[in-house]
Amino acid sequence: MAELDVNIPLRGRPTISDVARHCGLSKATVSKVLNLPPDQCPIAEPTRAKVLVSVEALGYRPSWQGRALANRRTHMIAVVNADPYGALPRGQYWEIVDQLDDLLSQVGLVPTFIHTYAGNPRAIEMLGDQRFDGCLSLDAQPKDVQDLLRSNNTPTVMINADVDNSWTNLTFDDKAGTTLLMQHLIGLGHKRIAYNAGRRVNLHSSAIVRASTYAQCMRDAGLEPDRPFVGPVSEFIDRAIDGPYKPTAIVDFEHWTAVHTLQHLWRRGLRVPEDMSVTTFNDTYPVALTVPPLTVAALPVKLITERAVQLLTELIENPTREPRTEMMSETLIVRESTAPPKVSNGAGRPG
Amino acid sequence: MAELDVNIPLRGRPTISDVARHCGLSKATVSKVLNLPPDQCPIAEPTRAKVLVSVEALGYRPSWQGRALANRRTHMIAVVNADPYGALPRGQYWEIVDQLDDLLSQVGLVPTFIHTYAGNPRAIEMLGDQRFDGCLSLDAQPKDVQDLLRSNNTPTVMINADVDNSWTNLTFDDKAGTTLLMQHLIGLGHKRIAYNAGRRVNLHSSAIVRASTYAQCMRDAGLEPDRPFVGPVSEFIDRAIDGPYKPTAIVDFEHWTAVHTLQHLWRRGLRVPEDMSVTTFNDTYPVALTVPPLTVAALPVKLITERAVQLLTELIENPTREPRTEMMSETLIVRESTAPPKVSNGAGRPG
DNA sequence: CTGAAAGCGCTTACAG
DNA sequence: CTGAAAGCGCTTACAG
Repeated sequence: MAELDVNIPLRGRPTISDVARHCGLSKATVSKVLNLPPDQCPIAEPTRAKVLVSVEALGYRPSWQGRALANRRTHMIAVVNADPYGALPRGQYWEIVDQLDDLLSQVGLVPTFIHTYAGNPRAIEMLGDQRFDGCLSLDAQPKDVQDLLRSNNTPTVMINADVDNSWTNLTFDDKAGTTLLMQHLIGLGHKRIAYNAGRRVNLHSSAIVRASTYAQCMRDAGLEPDRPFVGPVSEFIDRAIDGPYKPTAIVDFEHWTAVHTLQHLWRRGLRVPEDMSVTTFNDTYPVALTVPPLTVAALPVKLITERAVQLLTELIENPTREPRTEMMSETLIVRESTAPPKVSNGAGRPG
Repeated sequence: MAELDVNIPLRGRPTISDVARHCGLSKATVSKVLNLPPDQCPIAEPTRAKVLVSVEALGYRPSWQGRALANRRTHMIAVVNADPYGALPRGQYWEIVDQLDDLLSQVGLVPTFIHTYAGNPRAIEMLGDQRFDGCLSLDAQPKDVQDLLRSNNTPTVMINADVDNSWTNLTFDDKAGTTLLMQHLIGLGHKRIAYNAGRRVNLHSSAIVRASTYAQCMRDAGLEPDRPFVGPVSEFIDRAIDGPYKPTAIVDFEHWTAVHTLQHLWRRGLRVPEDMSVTTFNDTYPVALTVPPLTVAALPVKLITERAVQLLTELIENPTREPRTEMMSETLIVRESTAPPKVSNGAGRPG
């Protein structure tokens, strides 16, 4: 007999009908006992007890599929990430994901993590098939994903997703964050500060704002910014040490890059912070545990995730709610990777 | 009119009935066109075309909930983690998760990550409600979780989960891995090697095997093992430097601990590897990027995840398949955190 | 080649 | 206080 034969219950498990039959009551009664809080449950106590006995006896557990169909709620939330590098090397993604998991489960929601980068058509498919009660985007999303969420009326909260304000959106104040870092460095006495934009061209507003704010802060302080750099960290460090600009401090776009920076400076024999100050964004593992620990502009992960879950649940309750954009501020955490430049000329030594 | 009123389709979206009505055909026909591969689809080409036009015109996308109920397949896989610290500080969990996501989606499966540590009753609930076609456990699981999976007949593959062989299980050869590390260190000439068991008592077989293999390797080489240590890394380092044993090399139980070790050695003014060699398990971020990069015993993540997905899909196709336990071997990756001990006495300097 | 009907496992007005 | 019936959106023998 075929495995999926129509009359065999799922993996041999009892259904609500089996329970009803077992206790000689109706499915409706069983359903009420199981779903209504005791104080609002119209079922008489002895009847209630009978149901519970049968449930126990059969080891019955309601099928989520049946429930989801009848209720039109799956209690699942898509947490969407578009980064082609996977989740690892990103800004405080890890912490955000962990927090989200916690907070969502407190309100009875389950996150499923979906990667929407190119080459994953199933992601698009899933976002469109009623599987999720809502969506939390941790990234800028491609246009097709945005269109899909929109045409589906999926309650969605975008987190730093670089979208127009027709979406409910949580953004980060990268301008203020970068300024904090720059003021710290300039206050320490640095005159030549280099900015490392990372491995690849990044058109996300965070990338653009951080780079331009860096240059702006330099000019505002009467200093000359370095030429822009995108590429491998080893090249960046070689240029910093051997090139004409001779920075005494570095601002890295992301923690992953900063960790590489520390390693390459070590390879080239420079000490941090004595020979070079290093800073970056996002206070994530292992940024506080490097040698030396890194000074960073940090995201308020707790606030962000709490707010995101709150906005999302509001949107699920009331899908027609006005979209809004809220901005969260970054904070400066000073650690041991920054210090005043050396009193000598302070430049990296050649080769 | 209430949001969940029975005749309002989900979020206003068209159903298969709407499509059928729109093209003047039956639901059965629409369903066939949508689900059967063209070559096995009995529907006449012009009819087919009509259906497709209507689907397009209405923007119809099948409801997964309806499908799941009718098919008894959700195509979702629970990826279960029991670690109370969350996913971050664990052995190559991150890489495993990323790989799993990739591989599962290639076979049309979607992972949902579930934390089963105490205080998360919803996890248990979800594992029991037919939501998942199968389960992948990344950890030792509490007995109630095991019982639930068993009583539910959930096809499950355990990964290093410390279970009896009534389960399909992938284990790691920690004994061989630890031996690799110890032989490397002893071959370098180290006579006093300390083992750091981590922050807390850990009864997982991996922890036990690594600790006992460490001691065994020492004795086999005619060397005296250090006393066992469990606790904060700073204490471990203080003891290593100030205590009587005076190790010249350290084996850390996990990368998180090793990263702390590097930082505390730096704080105490010791150089790695000149004053102290450091090694650990799991080749995960940032272990190759620390200063200096760490020598590790690594897990074959790619093999593990491929095998796990393979075994799981087999189990889903054929739930009565014999359980089996397979062991994967660890490999040694030598980096710059290990070197011969100093020719002098080699002990850490006091205070 | 196409469709009517029953079924998947649940919930929810509604009637009694 | 309890239950019969219809419905959620789909699929699948089966009949024609």
